[in-house]
Amino acid sequence: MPRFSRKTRDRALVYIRCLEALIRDQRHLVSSRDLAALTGFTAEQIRKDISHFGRVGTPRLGYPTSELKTLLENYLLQKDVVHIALFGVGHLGQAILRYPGFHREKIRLVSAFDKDPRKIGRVVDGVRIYALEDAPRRVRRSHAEIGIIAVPSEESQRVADVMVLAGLRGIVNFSPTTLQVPKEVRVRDIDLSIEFLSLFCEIQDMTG
Amino acid sequence: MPRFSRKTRDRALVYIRCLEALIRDQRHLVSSRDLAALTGFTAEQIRKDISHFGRVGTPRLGYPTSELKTLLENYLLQKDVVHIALFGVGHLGQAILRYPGFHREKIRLVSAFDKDPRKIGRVVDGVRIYALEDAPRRVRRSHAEIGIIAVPSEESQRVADVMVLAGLRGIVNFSPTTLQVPKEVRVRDIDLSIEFLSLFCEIQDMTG
DNA sequence: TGTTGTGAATCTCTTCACAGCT
DNA sequence: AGCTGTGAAGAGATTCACAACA
Repeated sequence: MPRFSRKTRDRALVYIRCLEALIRDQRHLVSSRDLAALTGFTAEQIRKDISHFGRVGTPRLGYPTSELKTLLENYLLQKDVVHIALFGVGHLGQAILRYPGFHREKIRLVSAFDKDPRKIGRVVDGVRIYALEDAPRRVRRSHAEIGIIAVPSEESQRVADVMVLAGLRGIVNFSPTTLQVPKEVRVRDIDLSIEFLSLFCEIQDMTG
Repeated sequence: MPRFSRKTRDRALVYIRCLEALIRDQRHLVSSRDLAALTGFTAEQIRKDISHFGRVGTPRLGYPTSELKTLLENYLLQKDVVHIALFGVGHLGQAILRYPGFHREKIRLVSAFDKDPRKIGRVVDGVRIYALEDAPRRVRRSHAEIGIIAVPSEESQRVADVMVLAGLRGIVNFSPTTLQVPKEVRVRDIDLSIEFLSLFCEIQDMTG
């Protein structure tokens, strides 16, 4: 079973998202051009991506939606479900708790942590909030693999240390800081300010 | 003045973020190796990036922090301030309204829109919430360049249409859908589900 | 000595072009 | 006629290696 680059994987997850909508609409076949229109990627890119996973298309007709979805999922989401722990139940954290994303059956937010005693013990959207100190125990018990950092940036490194200690192997970091973690822990940074500024630069460049 | 790739730009924004912290700490010089330790990028990468903007380092010493920051900002954030309009003031929208990101003086959230009559007229963190129908007028008046989509996915395309009509040139899309917009409008997708799943894949790949 | 700046080499990803199939 | 699958070409980004310099 080959490995796929991050870009290929991310695009494949978008294909899965599209395929779910197509299947809901009873569409049994889809061509690479259709998917291009739906996703914004090029048809060649899409064919190349899919060919990495296997030959499932039929010339003249396109790809069978269900089969293609199963194929992609089998490679990418082979195991069961991804278990996620949330750190920081402020405004952003609460928004994440209630986030109605796609593929809910594959993503389960299993526990949340905060240092504010008033929040501890509360249940938001079916998820109980624990004290930060309980994280190592709770994370192990709930088999969480990924943690989300939604705490103020002054505390993000300290929280990241706890996450590493708790055995989490991936971190989605919403704080505007670079975290220092052992290299076997993967970090995905989502810095809204950088998104805004980067997009703004792009727009300026197009004009000037 | 050359154009920079998105990757170079995004890294440069991280350098700026680091430089701000270093300047706060009274550090006047920083080497590419220091920045590598702080950002997680390689030192060579950093030197190459910086060299695209100009020669500002001195061999044996490193880069003067203030000068380097000014240099990068002059290229990337030349103009004044980026004005942002928020669409959808649910949980995620409210979290964004209160988001204390870096570089606040360069990013100004100027107005928010929602369709819920109970929210219209309210002020959250100094930003007034208007009816969606008022968006074209308000966006023009406030000179917003970028819009954020934080509405449920069923409504995201309709809201995107309004944003294009209002003259916004960039969209940060938090809904799990691919938007159909004219090609002169830049879209940045942030799909949390895809982030989680993609990160999970990466972790699985490392093990297996 | 230690660090920048950079051309060359390498690697990775995307696009092209078209054979092959239905 | 129309679409997939793919080798080859092309573009883009990163890493290497080292000259230049304080």
